[in-house]
Amino acid sequence: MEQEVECCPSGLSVPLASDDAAELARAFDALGDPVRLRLLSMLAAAPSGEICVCDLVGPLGRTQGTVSHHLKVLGEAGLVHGERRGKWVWYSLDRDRLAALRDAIEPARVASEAG
Amino acid sequence: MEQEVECCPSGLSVPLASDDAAELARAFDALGDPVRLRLLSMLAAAPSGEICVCDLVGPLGRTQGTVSHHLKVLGEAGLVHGERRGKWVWYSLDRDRLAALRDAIEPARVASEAG
DNA sequence: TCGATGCAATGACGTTCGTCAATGGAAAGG
DNA sequence: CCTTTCCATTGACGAACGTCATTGCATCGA
Repeated sequence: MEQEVECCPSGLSVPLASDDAAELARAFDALGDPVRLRLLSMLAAAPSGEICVCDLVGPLGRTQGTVSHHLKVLGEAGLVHGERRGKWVWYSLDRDRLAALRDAIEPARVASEAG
Repeated sequence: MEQEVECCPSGLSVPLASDDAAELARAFDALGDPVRLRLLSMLAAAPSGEICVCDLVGPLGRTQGTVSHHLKVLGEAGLVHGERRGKWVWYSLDRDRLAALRDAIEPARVASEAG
């Protein structure tokens, strides 16, 4: 039944655990959309480090509802943080989280050692 | 009709162009799946730097067809490279491509300057 | 040449995603 | 209090995704 060992010893295991992979995948999936990447680029380029939602809608060419949706996705992935200040909500990058993702795709490791 | 400038000067633009965002998004989207991340982790941990498909199927708990599909996605994203060697196909990481992605999410820039 | 083996490609099915229009809710001003 | 403005949420729809079963194709051994 089992197809025996044919090409390799087959003693291989998966360095990255399923749970860790799922969490990482959620974050990268949040980065896997052009609108969200452009959104992040705007936040990264903001001199003050934060931007009001009303200024994100126009340049992106998307509805306010759509932009809000993407901000929610980014927020749930821990990539951005929104703060209500009076009448408007200001969003800023979570640079630590972004740095963690960057480390996860270190070519030599690819998240095999999260710590 | 237009809602005038209310909270900000609104002179903002999007640092990351649509085309660049689309290409980057395709790559990150390829990373946005647990199976693919675990697949990459196996490739990254391989002593020889490459693994035969037949050794990827078992540990991942997915059908051969499914694994092949994910490898195709990763290949189209430029993250892995497959080479037929006799009877089997061996896959290896594209570490340069991975490094480029890592640089793209530099917290201070977020791909605003690709070069 | 023939059969067996391993990877890739295809079709199908259910789920998730991206988008918009419409609605809801909080905050400032008259 | 009522209106306006702005952001968040919901519902709906089409498109894309992840998975599997099946089929196709190339390779190796007899």
